[in-house]
Amino acid sequence: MDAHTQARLEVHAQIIKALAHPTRMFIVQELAQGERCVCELREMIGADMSTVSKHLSVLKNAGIVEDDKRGLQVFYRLQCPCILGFFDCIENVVKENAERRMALARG
Amino acid sequence: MDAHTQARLEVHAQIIKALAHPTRMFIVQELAQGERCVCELREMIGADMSTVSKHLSVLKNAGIVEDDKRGLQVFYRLQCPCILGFFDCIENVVKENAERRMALARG
DNA sequence: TTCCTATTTGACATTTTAACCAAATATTCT
DNA sequence: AGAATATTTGGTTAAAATGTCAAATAGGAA
Repeated sequence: MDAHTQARLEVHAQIIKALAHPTRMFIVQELAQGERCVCELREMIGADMSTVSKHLSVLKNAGIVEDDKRGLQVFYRLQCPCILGFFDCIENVVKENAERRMALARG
Repeated sequence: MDAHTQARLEVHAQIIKALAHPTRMFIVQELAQGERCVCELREMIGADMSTVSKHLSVLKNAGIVEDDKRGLQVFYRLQCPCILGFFDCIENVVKENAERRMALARG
């Protein structure tokens, strides 16, 4: 694998990695409904404000969300809604995994 | 966030996480062309056989690939080709990130 | 200016991942 | 059975991700 391919893969993996956390997936799905400020997300997630803030910064660095400060609050929204397309596929993988396990259990 | 949502998100994150590594993304893209045995992948990736094998087992546990032993070799192939749809979106995120950085640099 | 609120950042402890080597397993060939 | 090959598994170690607390920053109100 040449250096160029390697570099490209690392950039791409960085973006997928940004999504690869339950809390961050929740945030993305929530932002699909519209923008939310950090405190709203904190409330729904039920974690430390600093924890939520860091998750948001991971998503922002990856270019998945963008932020917008208005007054005291910072509002976040999806920058690349195409990400939402991932969830259908994942749902499908989960379903197939379940079916496979059922089939195995049956023998 | 209720326990059910939490559990569902963890399962989903596990699948995305399985994809979130340069080597594993390479494997998925390579398998898009057709099945490959471990030694072929090892050759292309240029890492230890055991390293490649472990990456494959991560993908397999997630339900992204399936394997098929024939003789001495084990062949892997995509189990959920819908995963390939991710790459276009990621490519798009990368492109937009680049444009944004350009715009910032220009001022 | 001083206080209050929303958010980010830094430091630290803990957990999870990743890579390599060596050893174990499984299959074919002689 | 014994040798050779392909793959997986276990042990170990280094690196990265996560969460929490405390402190810093920034905007708005008194």
